[in-house]
Amino acid sequence: MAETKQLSESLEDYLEAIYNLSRAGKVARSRDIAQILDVACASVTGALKLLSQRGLIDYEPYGNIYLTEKGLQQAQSVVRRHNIIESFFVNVLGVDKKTAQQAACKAEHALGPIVISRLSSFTDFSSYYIENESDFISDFQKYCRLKGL
Amino acid sequence: MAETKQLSESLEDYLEAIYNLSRAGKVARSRDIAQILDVACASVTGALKLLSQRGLIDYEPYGNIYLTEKGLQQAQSVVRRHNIIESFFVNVLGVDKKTAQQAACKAEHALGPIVISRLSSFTDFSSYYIENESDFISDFQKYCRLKGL
DNA sequence: TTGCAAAGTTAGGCACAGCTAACTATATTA
DNA sequence: TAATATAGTTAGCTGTGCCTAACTTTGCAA
Repeated sequence: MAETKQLSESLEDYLEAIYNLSRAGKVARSRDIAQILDVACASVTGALKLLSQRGLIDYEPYGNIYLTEKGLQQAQSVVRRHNIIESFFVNVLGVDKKTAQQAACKAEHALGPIVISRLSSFTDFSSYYIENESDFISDFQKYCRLKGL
Repeated sequence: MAETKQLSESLEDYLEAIYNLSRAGKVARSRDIAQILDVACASVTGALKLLSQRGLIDYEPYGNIYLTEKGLQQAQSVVRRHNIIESFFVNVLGVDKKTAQQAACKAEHALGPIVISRLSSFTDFSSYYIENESDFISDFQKYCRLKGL
């Protein structure tokens, strides 16, 4: 039941979707997950079985879907990575929210702990630096405009 | 022959490996590609057939492997993305070369043109800014040390 | 020049992740 | 409460990308 193997990108996406639905107050349902991930319902069922086998969700056919403690932790880890990346894209690079969101969905599977931790620090540092030293991000935005980006 | 479909991550990796071997002066050989990508030779053969079908390499069984003009362009596009990402990780975030290299290999498939272009600009801007205004990257490195990163 | 080791290929298999079509369970509402 | 629409599942197929084992080709050395 409690297989502790690295999750595939795909299964991380399912876990993330379930987490986000739960957070939104809703009970996660196959239909909603399918819609979020843009896949067929049948594909969701397959993924739910795998997540259940790994002990990350509680799931019976036709029943409600709940994250287990272990599933919650893994989901939070994915979401944390996602947020760090998205925040960097938006707040430092000045990328629009939607593009940043999409890019973060992909990149969250690609970046390991060292890079994630640095990225997080860099975004934090930026706000700190701007308040206390110099507004290099405004300067960067000006630089982008100058280059027509 | 000249199928113009998006390359999979895997095929982009093979193309990149062939490009890097060619640049290193060597003729790309299956064995070397297998070693770089950490896969079996049989897997390389399969990939070479696909790249050949798409008109990206010139390839006959047991023969030498050469990038076509089209293949060269696609390879350069991948390598360019890779370099932008790696350079940002090393020069801005201060991540060690090896970790940066590995992370860039993954991220190069995940980041689209908008983010890549901003990232490139940000790294350029950083060097410019440091020379002319303020050394915020040194300050960032200090900040990391302070936080024990 | 032949004969063996290394390189490369082929065949066949597996896991993953998606799909459609057909079926079953659940929920709504007339 | 019975009929029906919606949600969810199952079965079976596809494509990708890897593997091993067995084979072929190539190139080098005796």
